Amino acid sequence: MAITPAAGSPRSASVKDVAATAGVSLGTVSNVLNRPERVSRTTRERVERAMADLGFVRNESARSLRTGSTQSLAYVMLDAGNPFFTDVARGIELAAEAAGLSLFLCNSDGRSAREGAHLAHLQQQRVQGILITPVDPDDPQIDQLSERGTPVVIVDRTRAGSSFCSVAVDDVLGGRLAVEHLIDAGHKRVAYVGGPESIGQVRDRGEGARQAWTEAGLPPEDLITLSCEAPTVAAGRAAGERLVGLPARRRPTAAFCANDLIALGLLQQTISSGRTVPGDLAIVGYDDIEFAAAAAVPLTSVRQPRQDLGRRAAELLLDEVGDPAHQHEQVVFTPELVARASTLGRP
Amino acid sequence: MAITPAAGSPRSASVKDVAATAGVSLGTVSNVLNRPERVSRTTRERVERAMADLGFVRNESARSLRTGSTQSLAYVMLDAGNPFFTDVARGIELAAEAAGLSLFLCNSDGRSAREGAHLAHLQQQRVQGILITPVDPDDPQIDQLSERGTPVVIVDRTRAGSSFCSVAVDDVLGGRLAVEHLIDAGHKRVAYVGGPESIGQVRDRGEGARQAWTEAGLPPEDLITLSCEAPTVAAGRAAGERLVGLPARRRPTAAFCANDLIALGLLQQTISSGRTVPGDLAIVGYDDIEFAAAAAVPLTSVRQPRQDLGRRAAELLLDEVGDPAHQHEQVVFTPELVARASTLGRP
DNA sequence: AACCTCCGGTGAAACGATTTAGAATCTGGA
DNA sequence: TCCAGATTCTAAATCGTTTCACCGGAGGTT
Repeated sequence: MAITPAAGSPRSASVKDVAATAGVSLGTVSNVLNRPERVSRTTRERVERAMADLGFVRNESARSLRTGSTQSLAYVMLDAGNPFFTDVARGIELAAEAAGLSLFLCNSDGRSAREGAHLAHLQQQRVQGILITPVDPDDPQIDQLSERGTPVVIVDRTRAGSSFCSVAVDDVLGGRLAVEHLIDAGHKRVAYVGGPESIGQVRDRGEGARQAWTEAGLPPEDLITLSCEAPTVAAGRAAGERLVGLPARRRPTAAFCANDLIALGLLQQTISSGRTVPGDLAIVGYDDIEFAAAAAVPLTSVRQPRQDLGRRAAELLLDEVGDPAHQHEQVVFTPELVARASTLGRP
Repeated sequence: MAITPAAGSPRSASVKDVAATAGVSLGTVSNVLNRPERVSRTTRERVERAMADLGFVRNESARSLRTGSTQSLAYVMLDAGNPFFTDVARGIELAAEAAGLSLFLCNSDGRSAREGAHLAHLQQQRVQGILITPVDPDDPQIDQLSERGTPVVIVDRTRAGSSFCSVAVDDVLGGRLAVEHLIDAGHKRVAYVGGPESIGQVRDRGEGARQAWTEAGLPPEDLITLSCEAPTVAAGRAAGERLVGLPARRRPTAAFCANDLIALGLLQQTISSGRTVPGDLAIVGYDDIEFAAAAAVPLTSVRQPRQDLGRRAAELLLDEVGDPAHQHEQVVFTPELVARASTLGRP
């Protein structure tokens, strides 16, 4: 039965209260909680009974104050609305669960300020470690976290001098794969649709695109860049409208999008404005999220091992937390092009 | 510059250390942190300087132990991979941010055990309040949370006797809208594709479908139920295969899916197996997630005010936390059918 | 009988921040 | 010189849990 304390003071029971009702000392209650094997069965049951009767809930603040550590990890994600990141999160979760830790998801939504607020709060909470897909991987706040004792693993990005573990996919290579595929299909004018430039993934994929383009000996001005405000479906639609607005002789016959959300938006706008894919415009996306294959025209996309990315990142973090001899490691996965109708089909 | 403490003891600085280096008393440091207006500018700057030099990070455990409250909310979501819930989460986040609170996202992934673990942990952390889309809204653990002083708001579900605030959308009505739409289009054999039955939304939408069906005077056995293991794209594909396996005279001409993920999977399987939508099979989804409109055939779907749902839920929670005279409230939004090509187009 | 070893249990001292009462110091006017 | 007001100080208590040195008794060994 639920105990309703005198109205107005619903202060929850403490170990002291439990000790009193069970008729044992405070230390014994703590032993029941933390080293039950050291307590005789009869006493243990008496204490457990008292805890149930009083509705005792261990106070994690007090516990972690005393022990100096918590049982949680956090993943600060760049965009919780992007299925790519939720798949990464799932991989992290599996590893965290296996290690008996709780995982908190925080969404920075691409905003530095929000990311900063989350990080500060997590640091104050003394989480065991933080996984982050940063808005800007060179943000000094990330160094500061690590210097002050919170292990950090960078997800889906790498850093130059790296005093961090990181897990990433080769975005430059991904960009090359996409554009080489379009060049192979005979396209001579291609748009790279991505943005904002502040996002490293966007820059790297664009860089890969340019490399492939110039190495094929094509004139640089025929690879145009369409910058969008955010890597979202809405921004993809907007980019589609700008594309239509271009004079026909400048208009690209194919678009490589920095991610699948943009690609889906662009695809949607293209079709609903009466043009065809890939006839009027071939489209390549990036991430190969589950929805890419189910799109109006199944989307050619650059696949990343999303869940493995998360799992591996969490493993690195757990190793850093647990092993004093931990060595930082930069894992780089290789992306893979998945060709579908949006670049292959008949117009 | 970063302070690297003597190797092996990276214990972070406390208010006491800050006070010592700034040459002020402990109480003054506390005032700088909590009531900066009471401290003269020069002292305040001296203290802030000391904090920066020492790399002081306030210990949230100690703070919340002493004050008895934290600065965080949590949303325990049913499926972080479903864009519907991430949109709801975004609404919650906006409200939390406006109130200066941090929001932690936890994913139960449809599993009771995982949900329970998250709830227990959040309760021990003494979060200010919990928003939850529960696996089972009648789970006694939810009552227990609330009885022991953690306010809970139920999102996207309602409960009978309700001693909780809740925000939901009328799922029975949503089911009716979907099936009435199919009946209007002349369909005489319809499948309801959803699962598992343990999810209330799935049951309610199915119930609405049945109501519309029988009220139209159609024979109950012509509304068949295809139960799937989980409300996911993969399950939708699997359902598509089972549908094909039915004898032609039993095979439905339309399907109403419990959510858009299932619908997209079903759509994808239908098209890739060479049949047409809506010619061979009309499809109605539920949630109207952003990807629904961008699907192979734009998807007719039942729209819910996702973000408003989250925002309103968070507001109710904040009211419950802040206002001692708080009255529980059950908000029910009305869904709306958005008709697109998957039920309208030419075969 | 004296000694040792376990086992189960005790009680006080931390952990770090906040809060409070009451006293001390400083500033600039009257 | 003295006072009012602002600012800071000292010292101590408190939040709830964990930890650790210690203790009493049961049982075995010499």
